[in-house]
Amino acid sequence: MGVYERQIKEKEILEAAQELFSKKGFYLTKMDDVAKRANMSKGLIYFYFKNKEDLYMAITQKAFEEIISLYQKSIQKNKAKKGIDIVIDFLSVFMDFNAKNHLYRDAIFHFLGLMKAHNNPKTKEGIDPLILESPYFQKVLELQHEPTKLGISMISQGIRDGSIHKSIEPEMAYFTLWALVIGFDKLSTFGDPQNNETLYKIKIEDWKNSILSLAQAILKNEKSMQQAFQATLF
Amino acid sequence: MGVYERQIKEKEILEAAQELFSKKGFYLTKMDDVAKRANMSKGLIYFYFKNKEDLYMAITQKAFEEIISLYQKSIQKNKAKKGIDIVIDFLSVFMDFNAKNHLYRDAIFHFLGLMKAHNNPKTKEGIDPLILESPYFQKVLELQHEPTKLGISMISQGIRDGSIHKSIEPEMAYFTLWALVIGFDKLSTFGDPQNNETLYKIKIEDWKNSILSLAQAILKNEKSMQQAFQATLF
Amino acid sequence: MGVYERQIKEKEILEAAQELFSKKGFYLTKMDDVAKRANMSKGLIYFYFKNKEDLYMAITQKAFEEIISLYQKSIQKNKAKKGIDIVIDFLSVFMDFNAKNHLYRDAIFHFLGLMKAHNNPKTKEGIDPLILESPYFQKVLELQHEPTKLGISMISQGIRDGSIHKSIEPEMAYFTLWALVIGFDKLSTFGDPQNNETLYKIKIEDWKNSILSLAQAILKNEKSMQQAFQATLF
Amino acid sequence: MGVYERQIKEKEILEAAQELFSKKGFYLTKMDDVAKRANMSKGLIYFYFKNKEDLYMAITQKAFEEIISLYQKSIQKNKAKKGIDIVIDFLSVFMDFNAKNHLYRDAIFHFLGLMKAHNNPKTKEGIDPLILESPYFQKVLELQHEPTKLGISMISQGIRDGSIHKSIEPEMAYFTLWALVIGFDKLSTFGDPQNNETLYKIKIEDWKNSILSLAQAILKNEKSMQQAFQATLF
DNA sequence: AATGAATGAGTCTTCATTCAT
DNA sequence: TATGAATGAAGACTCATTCAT
Repeated sequence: MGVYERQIKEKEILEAAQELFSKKGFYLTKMDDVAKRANMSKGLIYFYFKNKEDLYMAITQKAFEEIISLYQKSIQKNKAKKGIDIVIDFLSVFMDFNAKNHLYRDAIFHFLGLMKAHNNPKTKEGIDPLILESPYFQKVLELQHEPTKLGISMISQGIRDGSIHKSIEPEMAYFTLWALVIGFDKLSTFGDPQNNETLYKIKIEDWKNSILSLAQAILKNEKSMQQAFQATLF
Repeated sequence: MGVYERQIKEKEILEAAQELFSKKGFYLTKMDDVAKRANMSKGLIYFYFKNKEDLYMAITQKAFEEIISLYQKSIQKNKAKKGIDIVIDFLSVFMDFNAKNHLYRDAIFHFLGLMKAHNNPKTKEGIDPLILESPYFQKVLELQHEPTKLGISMISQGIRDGSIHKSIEPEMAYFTLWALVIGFDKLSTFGDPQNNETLYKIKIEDWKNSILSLAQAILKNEKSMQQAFQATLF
Repeated sequence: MGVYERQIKEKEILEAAQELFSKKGFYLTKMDDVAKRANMSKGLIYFYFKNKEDLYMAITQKAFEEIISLYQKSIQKNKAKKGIDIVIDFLSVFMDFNAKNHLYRDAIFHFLGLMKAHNNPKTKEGIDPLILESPYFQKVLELQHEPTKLGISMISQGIRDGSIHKSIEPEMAYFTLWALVIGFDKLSTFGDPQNNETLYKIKIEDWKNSILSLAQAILKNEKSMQQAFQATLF
Repeated sequence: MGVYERQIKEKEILEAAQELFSKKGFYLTKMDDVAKRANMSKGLIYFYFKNKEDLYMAITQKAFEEIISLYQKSIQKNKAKKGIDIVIDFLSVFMDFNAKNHLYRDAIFHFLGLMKAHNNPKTKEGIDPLILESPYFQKVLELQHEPTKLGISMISQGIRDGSIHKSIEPEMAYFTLWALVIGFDKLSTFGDPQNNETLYKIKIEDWKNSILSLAQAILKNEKSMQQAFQATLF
């Protein structure tokens, strides 16, 4: 069995695990269920992945790779466009990414939380050693900053090409826009699928467009926005 | 033992549970630990709370009561002020609430997720019956919309008193601002406490003020913002 | 439940475990079986003992305590007698101890093997951490040298009171006699219980007495024996 | 593939298994490890050996063959010498055999224990069928008494040639001397390799020589020893 | 009310063994 | 012969919950 076949098997397992983690969460998902869903024996899961945590970290890696890949594709696709358009596309891509695969979103946030604990000597001990020992964890360590870097660099590019106002501070703007989009994702989750994906009276789709327009206004930093950002430039 | 003593005991248990759920999460917190932290026997915990889920739902209720109470205090405190000021104070209060007690924040979001599953016949079955049977769950059902209602009504009040632009759609604005603030909370969590609570180069405190300024600009709906919101008014 | 009841329970568990370990060995004994034999639930075993290794170390402690106690009783009983008589009684006691409870004998040897690995930096890593973490392990660490000390000191006493030849080197003699007795135990195990406990044509009981006579001759160090020991005095 | 190649493969497997069983014991050695150490696939191990127990019984056979071969070589080498010298050489050879390969020693004792269980209808059922089914088990059945026979016959020869005292009972003397040497082996194991292979204050090498001198005195049955053995002659 | 010993279903994980290739 | 992926029974251990006192 070559590398290719191995990757196929791993993919089958990961897909089964993703479905279940996604539906029931890490703790309520049983390795037995993963095996059943993947149509293989429990032992085989352990042949390909060291343990449940390893499996989750493998998914985390895929999550990071996916969003990075989506950003890179966006850059490719929008080569001819201005920085602001790429940033707005990033936001749109990120919204769709979140909406489409909540598990990936959760895995990314879980990892960021892990990093916080990891960087604090007091809490570092508390991290499950199985996570730290996972080879996938190591790989994610290398990937973790890539999405942020790409986002910030696209804002910088927009400033250089004039499409984003020069008074904008790239990092601050990045985090503000991503906060907006993350909050949107969090709240839109509660939209009612039985009722045309509506939250209270708001259609999620409309709301998404509104958010993107707002982001554009912020980046262009028209009068009103200057005020908002002047307070925090440093 | 009277009602008063009962409340004291329940409070002791809830405080112990909150500390532990907050630090380690629901699944990694053991009833044994809760009992130990509360300085009482495990049996007594079960005398006051039906089960672990019931305990969590009691905390969820406290979370909703707390944020509602904070909003009401804000209204009292700002009686003389304009609607926009109350809304901005709400946002600030909510940010502090999130930052101070992540467990409450998580409990509220957990409940909203529960509601979504509850409203969908396909997923309703999947909800842990222990949750549905909790008397606290019933109480939270009644409280759940209160914070949203208060937020939206304050925006409406602001529109009536002219402090918020009349073109603003209260619900849309509410969700957008709350999304912004929720995303801020989510991301600010990853700030480095070892380094003056800084995220990349941004001081969390500065960022918070920036977010509030931005919120104000949005509510005043100056030129640039109109564009953003026109697209979504309906 | 007081300390006393706790000890009763622990004793019940230890007795069940001893029976099984004794019959099937450590690896073939299942915690389920121990629970069943002790007429209690598996969980309760773990309430009293941290894990299987801990249980085994508790037995090891009892083994050391038992042989030490037997030696002490021998000393009490033979207060009026000469050193050589106590030493011979020690040997007899030790033979009976081995014969009666092979598990205790094995536990003691297992522990000595553990100590060897423990004292060698190269092999220390290889020791099961569950063993090292057992509180019983710690206690045995303190007891381990006691039987040897008692044996050697009784030989010294015999030399002082003239019942053991003054040319005898206590440590060398101790180890030689114990070797003899340990080997006897090892081989006598293979005696045929179907055939009057006979090994080939030898009755175990007779052989035991022969061994004790030999030990006496050695300690008295008559002419022939001097030769044997002169080579090794140092 | 001819018989020769087959033997080579089997030898490779046995050597790998011996190393591992020796270091970690039967239960802690995994078939995976054996395969890896032998540089072949797990499947191939099972092609040459029926199962793990079969592998162990093959080693047991080698152990018996080895000690028998050593005794035979000793006989050859000492053809011109007296019976007592051969017996002493046997003891020396056995001590070195034990010291050099603990696994072989353990395998032999394990087999003797097996025989005891095998000869007792009550315990016969308890023996792992995989052991009884091993073809190597059958072969060892035939070899098992050979070392004892050789030892006893050499003592008899010594008595006939006058080098061993005529009052000596060969079987009793054999078991007593072997007991001494087995006990020596067991205890010397605990010598400290970090400290010049010393047990308490005794150098193992010196002790070994002392043991051999003692054996000689016993076999010559000088005055003091007569007493020891008279009691048990029967 | 209060205790904490007792329960046992449930979970992760291991590993000897098999089998398709 | 040779491989190593695949199996699944088995086992150590956990922990929410109960209940006798």
